[in-house]
Amino acid sequence: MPEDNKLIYYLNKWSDISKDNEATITSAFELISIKKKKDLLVSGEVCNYLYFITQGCLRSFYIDSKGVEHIYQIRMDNSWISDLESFFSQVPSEYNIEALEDSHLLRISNERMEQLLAEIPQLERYFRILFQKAYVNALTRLNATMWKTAMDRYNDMLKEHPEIFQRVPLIYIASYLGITPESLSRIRKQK
Amino acid sequence: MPEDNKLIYYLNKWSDISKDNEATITSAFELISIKKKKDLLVSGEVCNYLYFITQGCLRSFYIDSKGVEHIYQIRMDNSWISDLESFFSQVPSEYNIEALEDSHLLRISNERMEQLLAEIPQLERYFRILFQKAYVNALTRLNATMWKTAMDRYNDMLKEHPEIFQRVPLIYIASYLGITPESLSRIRKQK
DNA sequence: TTAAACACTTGACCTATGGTAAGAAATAAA
DNA sequence: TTTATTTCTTACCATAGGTCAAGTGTTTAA
Repeated sequence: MPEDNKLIYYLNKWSDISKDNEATITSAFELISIKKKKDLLVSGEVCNYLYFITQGCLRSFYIDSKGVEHIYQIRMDNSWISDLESFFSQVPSEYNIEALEDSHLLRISNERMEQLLAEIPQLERYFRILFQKAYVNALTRLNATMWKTAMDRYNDMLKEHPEIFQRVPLIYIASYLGITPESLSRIRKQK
Repeated sequence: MPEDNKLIYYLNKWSDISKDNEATITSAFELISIKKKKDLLVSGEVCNYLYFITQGCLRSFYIDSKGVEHIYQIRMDNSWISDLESFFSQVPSEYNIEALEDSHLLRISNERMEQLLAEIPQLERYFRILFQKAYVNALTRLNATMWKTAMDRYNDMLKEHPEIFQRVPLIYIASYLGITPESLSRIRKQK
């Protein structure tokens, strides 16, 4: 399936895009490639694009005052990545986004995105549902972080996202789970 | 300001509701009152309504297998409360929502909500932005829970939401912060 | 093909926070 | 006003997970 079609396929899962609008949407996105370890976004810059990953794997993280990286997201094929705050408000980002594999992305600029959302209510609907689900997921993850043990979170992740363990180094998974690599190593040993 | 107008005022902050649509929206919501300590939602039920708090204070929480309550949200005047997953998917909720003060709410049913969203793209836009911001906030809160100390989180909350400390018992604030009431008490003593 | 960088593990020790229990203070109910 | 309930504090001990340091594999790049 060509990259554009994957995007349209996913939009249609939650919304209902007409053929005319499919063409408009498709032409608003630009296909780009990024090599492993290269940055899509660097802290301090405005995040000018919203990205749909057609193939690959990326992480978003921020660097604290001690220079330690903390990972917010690990995203793979057929999902979105950006700094939403920076993208929609056009303010400098505090995050970095980096490719963990050679990746193919479809990107749309803030300006074009705002036009499309105003023009195509069905797209607005898609993103309303997307963010609604993302919010519910974030609250679930928050709760797990607050009240479950690191081992439970590790096991949940292993069950729910086994593919991540095939493609992403454990040091990144540890950070995503909110623990140190040393702790993750001990947890894995215990099993 | 009457309750309906407060709702419209907030919708117009992020979207642009026409006079005709204002009337349609207003008539879709029903004004209800709830007494302190009464439940708006009980775990196991489907969350049939989305609520806009015009006045008052509520909490949403879930009860774990040991019978301990964990608070997700504390919400006051001019904000929304619901279990979004249950409300939009019409599946039984795992949460409870309880009034911490006598409160006034505007509520809308799932059925009416879906109609309105389909009918009024500007409303869809409002909720797209609402959920987008809620998602960004949830990620920020997640990160703080993972990587900041409980004392830092307490101080941040004191600075950002001082009104909550005037209106909500510390035991609930502790749970919201992801710590026990005992820990919160120690933190407050140290200052 | 060798060196450098990265990924992962292990051990010893430390600290923030949890668990339990009990009492004081404040608030609500009778 | 008295009693009951809820909220908050304190003390003591337990523990999950962090920190630091060192060592072993395993990629990556020169």
